[in-house]
Amino acid sequence: MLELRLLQGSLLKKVLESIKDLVTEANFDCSATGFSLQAMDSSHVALVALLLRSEGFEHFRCDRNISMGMKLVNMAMMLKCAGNDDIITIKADDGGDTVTFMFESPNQDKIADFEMKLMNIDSEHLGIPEAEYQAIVRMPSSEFARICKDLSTIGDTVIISVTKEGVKFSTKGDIGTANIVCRQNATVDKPEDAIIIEMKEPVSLTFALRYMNSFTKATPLANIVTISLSSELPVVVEYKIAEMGYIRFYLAPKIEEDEEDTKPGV
Amino acid sequence: MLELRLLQGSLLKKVLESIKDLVTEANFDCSATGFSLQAMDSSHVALVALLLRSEGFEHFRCDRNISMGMKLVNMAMMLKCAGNDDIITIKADDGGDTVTFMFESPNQDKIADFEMKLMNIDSEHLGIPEAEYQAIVRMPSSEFARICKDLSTIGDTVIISVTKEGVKFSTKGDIGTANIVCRQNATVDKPEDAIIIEMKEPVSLTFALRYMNSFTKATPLANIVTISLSSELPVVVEYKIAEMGYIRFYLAPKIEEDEEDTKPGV
DNA sequence: TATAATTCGG
DNA sequence: CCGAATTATA
Repeated sequence: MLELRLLQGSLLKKVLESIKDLVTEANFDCSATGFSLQAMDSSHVALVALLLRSEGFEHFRCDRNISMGMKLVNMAMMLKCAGNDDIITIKADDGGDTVTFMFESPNQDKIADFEMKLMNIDSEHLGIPEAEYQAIVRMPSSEFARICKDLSTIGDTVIISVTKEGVKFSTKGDIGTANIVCRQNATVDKPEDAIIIEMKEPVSLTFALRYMNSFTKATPLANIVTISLSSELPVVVEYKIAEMGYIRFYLAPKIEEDEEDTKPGV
Repeated sequence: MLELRLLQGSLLKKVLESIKDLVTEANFDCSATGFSLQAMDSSHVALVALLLRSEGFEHFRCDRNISMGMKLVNMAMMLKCAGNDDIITIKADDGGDTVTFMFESPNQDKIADFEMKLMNIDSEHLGIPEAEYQAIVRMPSSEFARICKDLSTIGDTVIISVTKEGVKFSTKGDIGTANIVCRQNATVDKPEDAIIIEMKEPVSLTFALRYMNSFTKATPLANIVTISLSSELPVVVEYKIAEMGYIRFYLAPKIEEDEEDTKPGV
């Protein structure tokens, strides 16, 4: 028996909006720790890790560990039927092959339940080791989203270079090149406007903008995004979910190539 | 000679927006009573009845009963050319085969007239008997629209079940099932937020969501919608038009089928 | 053409 | 936070 009651239902709505374009189907794992998900994107290039800790739920009952396979677009469709300040309860029976989402309107006058069939998805659950990063950039999530969107009008990849002065986002495309430099500035009025760089050594890595733009779909979840970079390691783009946990996106850097495009097999 | 002056021209604009997708062409009937229309939708499944009483017009002159056949998309096109707070006057000569819509801007600085050819449409005007209904549900029109839209993401039909506790809207589709229950609540701050159920006996009927969603195009005309249900009778979905009349939509319930789809001719 | 998604204003 | 309007898309 599983019953998770989330007062701020809009959180779950936003979570699904932020991952449904990247991952088509995934197992949601529920244990005493919380409600979590780990999944590769459809082309097995990026990885999403979601954690909503049990403490963040108003009521959290999970009698035994359970893994529920869902088609994320279908789940997102159902969650769209919840109002933005509805209370959402996720329910499942232990033996069952369905999950039920219950939406209560704030005044309790409207109660909806949506039942969805679960599916079997086999997925290897990767242990993601905590790593030391050469550089960690904290910046306003909206600014990061804007930069990725802007750069993708020029090129397909972004080079993120961190020095202790700031972080530079660069791209190059047919019509020209672009560089956007953000200076470290911890001394702003609001802490969420700060750009803070923790750097052990300078680092410069290249990523596909297509994935970065997918990650920024999570922008509504947090004012701040944290970007952790190390040579040879996937970048981690993390959005903290207030009081509950996080969504983290992992993406391997592109290997530096010569000027010419190198096509496999040519 | 016909001359109907409507101070709140936006009413007529909204009326046409709400029926032009359902009905392609129809006769507008004008008599001393008012300006009215009765028409089947293009697939002859649903029926629209509109009444704008003469008292609601600032000036109402209708020398003899007249029936004016119009292509509703064309009429809607012309009305879109009226400003939202223009005064609209509908004019026609007795022998003529045209109708003229005149739009006066509030400050009288702009006066437009649009003339449209009438057409001959033969339509049997059905007498719709006043009926007793097993259940009448009054609820906020926006909430009803939201429910129909949400349910149509899951299924094609809605089962509306009324008990004295409340009204339940249910559907079933490939990805799952959905039930939305609205409790009767007369004790809200604003009367237009109330959900009021007048029930003689419980009733449960099935309708095509496609038509329901068409009907809810009339939502901008009224805060409240009234849904009248009886077994064997078409449901009536009514939007009152302030001070003037109503738009009513009629739709026959689907006959309950077995679990299997029954295809005609198979 | 109709609906969905997005943005803006109340 | 909801509703309106606009834009994008199927």
